[in-house]
Amino acid sequence: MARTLEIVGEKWALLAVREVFLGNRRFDEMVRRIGAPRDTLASRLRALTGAGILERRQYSEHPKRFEYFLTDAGRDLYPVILTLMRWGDTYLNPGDQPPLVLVHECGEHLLAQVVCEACGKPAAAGTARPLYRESPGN
Amino acid sequence: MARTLEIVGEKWALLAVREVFLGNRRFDEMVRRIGAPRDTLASRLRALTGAGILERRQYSEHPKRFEYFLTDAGRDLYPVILTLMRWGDTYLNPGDQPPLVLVHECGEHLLAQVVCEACGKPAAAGTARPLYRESPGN
DNA sequence: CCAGTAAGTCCAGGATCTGGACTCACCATA
DNA sequence: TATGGTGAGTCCAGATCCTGGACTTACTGG
Repeated sequence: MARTLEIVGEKWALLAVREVFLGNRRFDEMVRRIGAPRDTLASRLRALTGAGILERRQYSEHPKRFEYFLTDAGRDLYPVILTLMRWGDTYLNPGDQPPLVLVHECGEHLLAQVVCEACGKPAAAGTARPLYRESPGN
Repeated sequence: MARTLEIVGEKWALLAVREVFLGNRRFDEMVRRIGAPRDTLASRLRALTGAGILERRQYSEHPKRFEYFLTDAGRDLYPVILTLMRWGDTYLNPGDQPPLVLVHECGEHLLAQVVCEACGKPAAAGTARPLYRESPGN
C-alpha cells in the first residue's frame, strides 16, 4: 500500500485518474476541470503512464496530440475513486446535492462495497482478520 | 472528491488510517510500522481527528496517553484502504506473497467491488454514466 | 540510578508544489 | 496578413510542505 500511494497518492494524481474515468482524456480539459498546475499535471500523467495506470495514445500527428486511457490496472482503482467521491458528498457536503453521481444501467447510484472474494458476502469493517505473511511482530 | 483528498490524500494520512484499521491504535506503534516522521504523523492524526475520521481517546491519565479509533466516517474508507493494498500486491509485487491479507470469517480474502446501490449487481468500470448536477459544461 | 516507553514538539535543510509566462504547431476568421 | 484560439507541454522563482534527528515530560521496571 505504501508503494501504491507513492504513485497514486501524490497531489492531483487521483483527480487525473478520475477525469479519465469520466471520459475527459485530454491535457487541457483536465487542467480546466481539476485546476492543477499544468506543470504538475504533466508530471503526474507521466508517472501514471509509467506505472501502467494510464496509457498515452496519439490522436493527431502534426501537431502531435495525445489522449490518456485507463489500462486494466487503472480500472482496478475504480473503488478508490468512487469511495472518495461518495465520502466527500456524504461527510463534507451533507444535505447538498452531490455535483456528480455515477448511475448504473438500472438508473440507480453506484457504491463500493467490501465483499468476500469467495462467498461474495459483504464484510463489515470489523469482521476481517489481518493475516501477516512476513516478520509480523504480531 | 478534491476536498476528500485534501484530508486523506496527504502523505502518510491513509497509512495512518490503515494502521487503525489493523488495530494499531497508538502513536509510537504507528511510527514504527509506517516509518513516518513523528512530526508529520502527529499533524496527520490531528487533521484526521478534526475531519471526523478518527477519534482520540485517552487511555491513561498521568502520564496522558491516547489511542485512535475509527469513526463511522472512517470505516467508510474501508474500500479505499483495501483496494490500495490489493492493487500494490497485484501490480507492484506480482508473484510475491502479499505481506498482509485480510481474511473473511469464512477463510477467504476480501475484495472491494463496485456494485449498484439498488439492484446490488456488480458494475464494470465502463458501464456507469456520469450525471452532472451543477453547471456541467457537458 | 539507569534504561525504556509513550506521545509528542521543535527545528533547519531539502524536496515538492504553485501560478504565471512562455513555446510550438496548427486552424479559423477577417 | 494579422489576430485570436486550441492543445500539450516546458521553465522558473518563490512558497509550502516534508524530513530526520534531537529534545521534552511523565511515568514504570530492574
